[in-house]
Amino acid sequence: MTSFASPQEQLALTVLHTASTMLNHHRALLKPHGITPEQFNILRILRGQQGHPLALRDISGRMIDRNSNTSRLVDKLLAKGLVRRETCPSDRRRVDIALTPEGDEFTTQLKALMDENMGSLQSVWSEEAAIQAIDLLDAWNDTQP
Amino acid sequence: MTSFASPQEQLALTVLHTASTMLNHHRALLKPHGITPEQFNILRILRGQQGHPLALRDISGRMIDRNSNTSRLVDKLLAKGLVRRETCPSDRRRVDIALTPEGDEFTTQLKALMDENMGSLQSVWSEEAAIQAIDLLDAWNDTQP
DNA sequence: TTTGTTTAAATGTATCTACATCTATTGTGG
DNA sequence: CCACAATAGATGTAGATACATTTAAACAAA
Repeated sequence: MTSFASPQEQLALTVLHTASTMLNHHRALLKPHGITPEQFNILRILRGQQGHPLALRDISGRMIDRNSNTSRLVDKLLAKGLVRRETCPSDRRRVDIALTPEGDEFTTQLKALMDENMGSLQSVWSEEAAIQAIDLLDAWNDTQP
Repeated sequence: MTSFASPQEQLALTVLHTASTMLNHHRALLKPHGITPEQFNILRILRGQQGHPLALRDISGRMIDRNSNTSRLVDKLLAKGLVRRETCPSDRRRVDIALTPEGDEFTTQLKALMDENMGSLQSVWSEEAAIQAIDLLDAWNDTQP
């Protein structure tokens, strides 16, 4: 039934399939809270900044899917009062984004929810195996422009 | 506090990021040929059937992203003359899909193009490492409903 | 300065996806 | 047989994405 693909090719397909399943899972988890994985990704990046604002272009650069339209995603978060947006004083082309206190609280709660549901990861992947797999995938990522 | 994620969590993020990069890469490769990765995925599944038709629901079940709207993707392929679609005689709710000769030829050519550009995989992943990683990812996939 | 180039972000647009609903056919219990 | 649930697929719709274009600011050179 399956064609005679090389293990390397199979791995590529497996990565795509796994990512799709994960993303659907995340989407379902976050949906009751009125947020998408793409939006949560931004919140998580901002939370890593410990309150320091981050220019929109830097957010884009750190996102999982770099094609995401960051401007419009931030619009959504702004409308929910989770982030604030202000022009960067030193370079008025830039726009600094930061979590509001509500956004920080919200992100912390969702992070806990996600962690809880990611807990299953520890039971299927050992720490050593995870590190190996990361190295393997990054080896390919590094070949990409 | 957020920067110290477990290797397992990092692996999840890496998988998502790698898949996104791969998909963008595929999209760019296929674009000059007027086809999307999702559409090519269907062609590849059908080619694996060696000319035997496959019901639409079975195509859906084998797709990378199971949320894809298979009906409408098939519409696109039909409009390009790459597949034919006919009601299944034994169960008229079902619709059988199969490659046309043009579709088969087209898929073979694109497959070669993809393989050529996937060739780099062999240089970054050893066969053994790829097999290990597949097992690892599938271990998680198997935990999903 | 002035002109042209590059960069950051926003926006217009067609297309695509997710989700719910609808139609047609088949299967099942009375 | 009939009523009713289950299944396969198509479709309506809101919202999201990809890609090109536009606006505005900063930079660089004549």
